[in-house]
Amino acid sequence: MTKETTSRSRKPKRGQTREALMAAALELVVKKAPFSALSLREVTKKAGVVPTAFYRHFPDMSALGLTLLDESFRTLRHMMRQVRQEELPNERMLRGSLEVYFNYVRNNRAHFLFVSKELAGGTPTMRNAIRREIRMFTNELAMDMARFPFLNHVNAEDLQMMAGLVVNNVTALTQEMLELEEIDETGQQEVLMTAEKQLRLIYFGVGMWRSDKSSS
Amino acid sequence: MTKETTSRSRKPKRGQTREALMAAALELVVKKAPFSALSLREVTKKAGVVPTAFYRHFPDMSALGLTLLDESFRTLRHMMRQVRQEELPNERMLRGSLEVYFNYVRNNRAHFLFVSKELAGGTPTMRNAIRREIRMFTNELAMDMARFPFLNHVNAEDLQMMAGLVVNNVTALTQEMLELEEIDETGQQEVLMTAEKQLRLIYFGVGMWRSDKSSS
DNA sequence: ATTTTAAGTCAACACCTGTACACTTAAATT
DNA sequence: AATTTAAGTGTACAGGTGTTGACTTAAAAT
Repeated sequence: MTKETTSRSRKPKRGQTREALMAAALELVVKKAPFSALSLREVTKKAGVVPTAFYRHFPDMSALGLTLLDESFRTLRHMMRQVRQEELPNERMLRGSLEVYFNYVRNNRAHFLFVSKELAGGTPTMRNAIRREIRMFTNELAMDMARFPFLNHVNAEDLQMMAGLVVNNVTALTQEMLELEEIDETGQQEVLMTAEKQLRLIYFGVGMWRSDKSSS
Repeated sequence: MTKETTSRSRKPKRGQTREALMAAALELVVKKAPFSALSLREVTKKAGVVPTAFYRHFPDMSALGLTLLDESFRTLRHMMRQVRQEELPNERMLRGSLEVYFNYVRNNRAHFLFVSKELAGGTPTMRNAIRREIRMFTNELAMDMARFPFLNHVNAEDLQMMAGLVVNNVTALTQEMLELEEIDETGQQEVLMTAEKQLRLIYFGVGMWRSDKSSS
């Protein structure tokens, strides 16, 4: 209280164990198995620490998992906000956004692999948390689209449907990309080109769309 | 050799163990964890048989997994062939096909859950096997589309791209459907309606598409 | 009727798992 | 300088794991 340091972190003899545990888990996810199949002991072993040390930082493995999930999406959210700041959509911007996104995927391969494998295979808690994050992206994309003049005649429900279409596909293509070897640059280029075409096709379909039956 | 029975199956004192093991594994996938997280012992326990009996039918768990995978896709392939026999596509047929498909998903929930959870989280062998099956569906869909007169001007590569777009989305919606409770019929109806709209939007985009840069 | 064989059981093994408990130690607080 | 406390270690235990080998049994083949 009297000191100026407002009860900051107190360093032990070596204080990077928490980060080491997170890094070890991610490394095992990349080269061994989905997070939900990792054992507490192998994570601590990879982190170079004794099993019981784990409990100094997380109550159990699922807590570690939720922390990794948060870490995975926080930077992604930040990046997507920047991408979406850009001007109105056209085919040039579409390509650019995809390049930025897939580049981000490549630079954060471990985190995306972690999320991808837990999305369907994790605990119910984990699955719901991930699906909530993805739904947030969908909502934000739908809100962005609502600002485009040429989509004025599309009602909110249909905007959500369109955003879902985009997110579903980008998600699938991300997983396809993650299956490729890191060095397979031509394969990654192909996925990128496919993605661009698919989103352009969606873009065409959106242009044709008329929201008939519901409130506009 | 001399007998007319050409070395048929020989019944033990009780011979449904193989099927019991497969059923037990599927049941555990539905209500406990992805197949890759199941232990040999809990599967045999659920099947009402001693652990070592497992080896009379499968060399290891991964062999059981591949058998379940085959079982999952064989009937699905058969059904899809029938659906695709139908006449030219229009919006009426689109709705019908989706209803047939999602009804099939609902009636084979365990198999789809099994596949869905292994698609990203299984062993490399399992993942590749599943992705190969899905790629086959995409190819067949692309071939079907090639027969439609109004797609004459679309080249093979773009047909593949379009089929991939459809399959990606149906896959994602299937997983969304599997996350719903079995009794949540209104939720399932919503997914079906969203699916219909999304595929109709793709249908519009396909109509606008021109394959410019490649060989037509 | 006898033999062969597929399909089941039982006991045992070496290993890995999560976690409780007591102990140490170094940094931060006082 | 003394004390408190967060973060590390070591030991131990009960329980689950895959797989072995030897034994039993009933059905099929001879």
